[in-house]
Amino acid sequence: MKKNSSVTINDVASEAGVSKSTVSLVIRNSSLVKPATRKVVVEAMQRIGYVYNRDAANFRSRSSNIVGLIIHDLTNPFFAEMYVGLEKRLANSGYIALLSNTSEDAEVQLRNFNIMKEHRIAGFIVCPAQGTDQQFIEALKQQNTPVVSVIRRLPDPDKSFDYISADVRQGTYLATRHLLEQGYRHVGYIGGLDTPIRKDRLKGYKQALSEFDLRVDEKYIYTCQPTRANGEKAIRELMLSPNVELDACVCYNDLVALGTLWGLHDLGVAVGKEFGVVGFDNVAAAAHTTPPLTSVASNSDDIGRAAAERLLHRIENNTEQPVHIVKPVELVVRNSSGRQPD
Amino acid sequence: MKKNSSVTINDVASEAGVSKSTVSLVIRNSSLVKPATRKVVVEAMQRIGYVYNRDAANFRSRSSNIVGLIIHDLTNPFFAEMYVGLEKRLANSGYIALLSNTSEDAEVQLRNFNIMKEHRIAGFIVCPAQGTDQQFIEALKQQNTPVVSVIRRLPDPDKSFDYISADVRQGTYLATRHLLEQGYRHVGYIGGLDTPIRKDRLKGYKQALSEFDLRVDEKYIYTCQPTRANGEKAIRELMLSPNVELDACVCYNDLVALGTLWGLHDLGVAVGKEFGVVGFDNVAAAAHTTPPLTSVASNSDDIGRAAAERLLHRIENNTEQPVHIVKPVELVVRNSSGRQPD
DNA sequence: TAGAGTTTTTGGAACGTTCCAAAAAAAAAT
DNA sequence: ATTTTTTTTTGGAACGTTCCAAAAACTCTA
Repeated sequence: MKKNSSVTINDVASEAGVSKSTVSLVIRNSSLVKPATRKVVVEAMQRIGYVYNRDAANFRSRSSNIVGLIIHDLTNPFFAEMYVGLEKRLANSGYIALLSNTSEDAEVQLRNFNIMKEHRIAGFIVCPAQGTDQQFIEALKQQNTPVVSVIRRLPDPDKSFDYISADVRQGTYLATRHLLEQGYRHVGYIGGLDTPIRKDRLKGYKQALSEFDLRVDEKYIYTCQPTRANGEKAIRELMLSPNVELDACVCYNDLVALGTLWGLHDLGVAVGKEFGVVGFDNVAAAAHTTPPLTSVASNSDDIGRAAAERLLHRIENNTEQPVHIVKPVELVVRNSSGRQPD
Repeated sequence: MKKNSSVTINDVASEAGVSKSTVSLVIRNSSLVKPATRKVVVEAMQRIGYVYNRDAANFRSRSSNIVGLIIHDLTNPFFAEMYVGLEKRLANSGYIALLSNTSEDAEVQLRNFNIMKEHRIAGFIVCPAQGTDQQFIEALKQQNTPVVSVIRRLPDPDKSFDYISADVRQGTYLATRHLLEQGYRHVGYIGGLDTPIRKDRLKGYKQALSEFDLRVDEKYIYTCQPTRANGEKAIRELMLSPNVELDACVCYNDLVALGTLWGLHDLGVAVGKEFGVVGFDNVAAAAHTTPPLTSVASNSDDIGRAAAERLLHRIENNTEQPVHIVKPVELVVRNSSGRQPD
């Protein structure tokens, strides 16, 4: 009986001895149908193995329960976790996710978006690739389904999309202040390209320094793509630079932090004693580095859920002004930011 | 002009002064239409901002370019990377992925599968959750679209699905032999529940031992859910057990290995000198542990691609017998398996 | 230039559902 | 028992595309 499910609503109707309209109502849980009738129909459906053709339904009703997810790097555990939170929330409301990993490639992003569009999607959640251009923004605006951006803001001058982010400024502030409180006095900032989010983070960094009456020294701010390899390279360059005497650093994210841990280990620097390191994201690996990494936790799972919630809300009601939701962060202190008493 | 794209093929037709059938042919790149006509139509499409309604098309032609992906844990970097390879390959052939992360929950798995089914999917790629039961297998068999399983085999007595896996037996063999060649003589095996894959791995482990004329001692084989925390717990128990004198271990996967590294560090054991550790999967983090982790690489990206390829092939031609494709693995040697000369 | 052959275009039915207005059935009121 | 009201069920049109058989437009040959 594994025939290509051409069992339709009509077959159910004749099996149950009602009209197709009634069957349709039953499927959609309408309160119009009499309980007895519903029972008959449901049984008929089971008897003949009916599978709802949601595409036909969506087609006719011009609606959709598919949400398009565009994420720039799913192999980053933070985003994978975020995805999981997102999907769970969507599933709870009967939505399902078409996913595209863009690998930071703006072209792939545009291409996949166009393919997704053809499926009449209910809404998009986007964590845009680097180099996302106006063409993409325009494309998003053109279509009238809601769009929510997460973590990274879409480079839209009009800020016309909802945006869910972590309070990275506060996080960076907490991280920096913590190192200063530990007694470190030459705290650098490592990683990230010159983006709006990073600017925001640096504000937190600078605020903490100024609260301790310390000057910001641009030599101590290192700009690079936030990868493990670059973290290692950065710390090496900084430590070997003659006119820099770093004794701690705040990292753009945990990947960078892992790189610096590694670099420092290699340089024979005792992290958590003579040098403090703080990461950002609190990925699972942070708890298991040597020494364990102090990190700013921006609950990925939670952010995913929030983004999903926002999108679902927009799908219902797309009249509000765009909002920017900032989820709180917290500092998770482990050994990498410790300090040996002088 | 951001009207809810009710621009249809008919609008294009009248704009271009041809029939809707011609437009349809143009969309589908039919060689039937004269180049000149095609040009006119394409221009008309652009002029009025036509978006192909693929759902309507799929609906009418009873086909689909959506592939259902069911994966048990996307937060495991191995699977995230596999997903990326998979998606890339699918996209190349014009397919797009509906993804479901089951978080090892067989109920979620079944539920999401049923939702996916309603979208008349072209085929499924499944990495089944633990505890996948016959009900799910039956459900997969019921529907007549192809199914490919990856990494974990579907618990189907008839083995009626394609299966793409890494050569874990060989990998475990290589890992064990390597440790033995380094001079370690009390090599344990840590992690994994009693599953078919693990049995396979243990075969490789045992083979290597026997090649060195060593007995298999069940005390040295530790069974547990393969997580970091359990890896740590395992090594601790083993090392503190009075009648066990372990000097090396092969781990079920890198997560477990990271746990053991951590545990050993805590116990003051010098990994890579007096104790050898080998992981499995060669996740990105393996290169950056202390010491760097020797690991068996089963190119995740490649496996994803292979699974996608297999599914695409099946979608074209679903008559062949199910196959089991085993992708080769290789040992990536780093410091964790080193040994101090006696 | 008529006829045959070939290429290109076309109109209408069909896919499986929802929507709608209206019919039928049941319940309540007289 | 009839009428009115309320609840439940229904048939046909519609959604935007593809499919198909047939028409139209060309090309070639004699």
